[in-house]
Amino acid sequence: MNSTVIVRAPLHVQVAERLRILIDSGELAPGTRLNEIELCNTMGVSRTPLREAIRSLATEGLIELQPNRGAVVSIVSQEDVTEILPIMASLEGLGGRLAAMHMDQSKIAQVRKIHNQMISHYKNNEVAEYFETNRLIHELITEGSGNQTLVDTINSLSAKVRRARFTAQMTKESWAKAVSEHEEMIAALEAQDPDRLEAILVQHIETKRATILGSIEQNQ
Amino acid sequence: MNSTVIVRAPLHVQVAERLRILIDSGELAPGTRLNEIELCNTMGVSRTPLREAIRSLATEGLIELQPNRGAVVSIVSQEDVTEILPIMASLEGLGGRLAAMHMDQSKIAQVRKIHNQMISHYKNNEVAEYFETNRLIHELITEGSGNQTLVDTINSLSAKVRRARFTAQMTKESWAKAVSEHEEMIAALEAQDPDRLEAILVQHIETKRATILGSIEQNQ
DNA sequence: ATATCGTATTTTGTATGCAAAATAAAAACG
DNA sequence: CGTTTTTATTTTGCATACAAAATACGATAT
Repeated sequence: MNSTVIVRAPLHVQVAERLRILIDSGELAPGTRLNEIELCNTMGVSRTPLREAIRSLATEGLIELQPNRGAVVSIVSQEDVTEILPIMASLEGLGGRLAAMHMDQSKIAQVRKIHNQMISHYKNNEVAEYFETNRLIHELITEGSGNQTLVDTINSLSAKVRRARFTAQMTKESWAKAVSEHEEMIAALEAQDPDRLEAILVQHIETKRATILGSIEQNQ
Repeated sequence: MNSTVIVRAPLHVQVAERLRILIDSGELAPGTRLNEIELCNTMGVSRTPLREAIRSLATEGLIELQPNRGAVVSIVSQEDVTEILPIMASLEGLGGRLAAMHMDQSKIAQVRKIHNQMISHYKNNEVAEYFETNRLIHELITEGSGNQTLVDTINSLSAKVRRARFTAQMTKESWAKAVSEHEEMIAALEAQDPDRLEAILVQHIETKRATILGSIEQNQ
């Protein structure tokens, strides 16, 4: 009794995860046709679990299905980003509001710690590390809301624009602005001020949207 | 050339739709185990497209997968409703804000017309018709945002609590309150006042949450 | 040479079959 | 008689096979 049950995830879930990584990393670029047999060979699984995984990613929006013509990695257009980021602003704002109400001091201190790391990455011009700590801070705050559905919803939307965010080339100015907004965020969180944290997060993601759109425009 | 291409939806999509309807209508009640062969027989399809459909509904959250033990219609708990409705409040608020900015007068007039129908259903105590016109108004406003991703996101969340909302027994007072809030909504929309419409919608869904939670509590 | 038609090949869609896990039923034991 | 163990049955997971659609290719005609 009370034995730790080891349930290895079903194949279609594992395949979905691998596909997600391939899409995130850009190895499967937007617009790429997914050839089932080809993918089956590289992954060493049969078509059944692969197709189930493809259906999942399609309902998530990462992939688009073309009847009788297979699946294609979704192309994230400028319009998509324009649609998604205001939604994320609202949701991260709500997350921040709830986090400011519910997070305890020790968790807030943890966020502050990572924030300080982020600042030093900024000062040392370490872009990848900056992005990672940045992402982690947003994640911790959202999770601090205590609302798992909110976390899932944000992650699902975030997944669609992740590549675009990653490739977005920050200017010196937009980077500085983002950092100063983060400073305000942490202050509002430490003050446990829901209204202020919500407002800053909404504003912060607006800034992000502008940065990304500017960057996408250049690349096309 | 230019011939109208008739693409009948893939089987797994059709099956997913039928399952969705069965779940919505309550014929497949929360907690019901989905027996694959049984469902295959009633629907007249093989297991492959059925399983693909089940995977889709699972990523939507309408169904839960238990590895090696099949799929179960998700049970919407009180906690789930408590999590989902604040998210919907934020999103419908955003939808209202955008709608107040983008909807033209003719569309606003259309909403007013349906609002008037809803009011008369309220006065005549026609509950089903009231619910339907109510739902339609929210849908029109959200669609008026012009943000399809927002519409999809709200629908996806809405699907999870739909049954709970339907069964929620309104008291005389909560019903009256909902109606008066709707009156304010329409006024804010006609005044094209984004801030006000957003605030009212957020408040309105808070009211709804209270109603539903009160109702769920009684039934358990 | 280009366009159109017909055929071959590839690729997706659906059904079926086999293996492994889980559940139900029956038998053995205390 | 109740509890555990063993066996049988059902049900899910994955792989394969067949059918239908789409694409690629080549031949023929203009």
